[in-house]
Amino acid sequence: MLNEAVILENSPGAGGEPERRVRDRGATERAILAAAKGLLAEEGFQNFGINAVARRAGCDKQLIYRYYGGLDGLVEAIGTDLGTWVKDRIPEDAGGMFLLTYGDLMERLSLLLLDALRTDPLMRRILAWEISENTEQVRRLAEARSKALALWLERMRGSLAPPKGVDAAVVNAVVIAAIQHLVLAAAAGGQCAGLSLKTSKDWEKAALALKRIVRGVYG
Amino acid sequence: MLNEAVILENSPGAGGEPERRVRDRGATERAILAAAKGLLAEEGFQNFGINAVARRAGCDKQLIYRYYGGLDGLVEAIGTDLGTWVKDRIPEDAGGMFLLTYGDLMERLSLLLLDALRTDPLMRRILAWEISENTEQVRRLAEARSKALALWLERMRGSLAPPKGVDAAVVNAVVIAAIQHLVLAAAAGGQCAGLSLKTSKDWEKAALALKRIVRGVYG
DNA sequence: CTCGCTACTCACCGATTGGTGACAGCGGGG
DNA sequence: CCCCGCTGTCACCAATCGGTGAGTAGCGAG
Repeated sequence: MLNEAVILENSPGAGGEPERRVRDRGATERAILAAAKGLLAEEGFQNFGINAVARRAGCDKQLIYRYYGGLDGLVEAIGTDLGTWVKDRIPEDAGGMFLLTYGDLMERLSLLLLDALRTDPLMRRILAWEISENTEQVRRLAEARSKALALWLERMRGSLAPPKGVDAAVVNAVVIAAIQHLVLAAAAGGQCAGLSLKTSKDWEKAALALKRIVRGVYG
Repeated sequence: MLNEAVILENSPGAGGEPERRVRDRGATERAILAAAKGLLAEEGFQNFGINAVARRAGCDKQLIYRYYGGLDGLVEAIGTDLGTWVKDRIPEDAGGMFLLTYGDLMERLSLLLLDALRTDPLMRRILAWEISENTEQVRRLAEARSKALALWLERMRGSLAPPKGVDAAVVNAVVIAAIQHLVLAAAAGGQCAGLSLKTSKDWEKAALALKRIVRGVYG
């Protein structure tokens, strides 16, 4: 019926550049994953969808369904891909640090985490996503992110034991919360609670305050 | 022509609830604003749009354009409406508190802010929105939120001066960041950095850690 | 009662979304 | 060699989005 018309419409006529995509499934899969990660990191989760990813990857969205089973599977793939985060971020001499006290350690870790998040837009976006939505999709991604971060912290910590007096887990969670929110607020609006967070001088002040806080609890 | 059919459909007949909307512009405006606030507080900013608000308000979206000039104006109205937040939240004896030190004050304010945010879904959603998007719309709303919060803090603070040694503004911003992130993470996923934040016992532990942190910096 | 203003509703628009089925074309295995 | 399977492309679907123009219904003034 309509096939003839369709065929005519698709006929290669004198038009533009066909630029036939090479038939390489692996490359296409990587392109899709990279497009998804890039899109999420640059644009955030707001306009993150099948169509946008396919557009950025330069392929048909059908392939996303075929290779990843839809957006959910793709997000999951981003999550598992986050497993490599630790390797990229761990300084090689992680085990060789000589930090005497738990306070030394936490001060150092806090500043490292601050910097790590500040320079990782993807992590930031996932963090923001976590906070704004509560679907299964996001929950799994959040778990992967959380695991990567926990692993990173563990590796960095080495074998230093926390002090007995205070509940270090809870205190650390509060400190991490502060760091994460500072970074998120800065990336979004350049300030937090009236404190400007744009120039490196701003960040130095924030880091100093953070140090003071950590020192305050852990002496 | 069709009028008869329409009239029949709307006629009070045996059918559903016609519930003819009374012709009261003021009431409609209030209904729209209430619908917008409720929708934002309950569903978040993700599905916050003209259609959704109109649906919840039970009126045509055209009225939102007419009375508020579109979503932007409506959001702005929500922002100005936030001006009353302080009055609703200030304990009457705000000026009569006898807090001896700045540390006493900040400890107390931190816990109050924690509770205030924990019991205010609208503020939380706005906060999350702030962090996830950076449009003019959100920026103005964020400003209103920020102003309301700052005013609240100022009123609560009274006339106690901060200590000289530390940069109180920066430290306080970090503490506030921690509080905000704890509340947001809890509302979204029930935990933050591995710390469960569901039961009131969890919150007691978090509050204790927060107190320790504040005490640590302000002595 | 009639007229006119205003509150209100409806129908429609183009764009975009997630999702699916059908088809084209290359390449390797029988 | 031919055929089948895999990769990639396209057209199409229903639903929803923000936005607009036209028209209806009720109330008060004359």
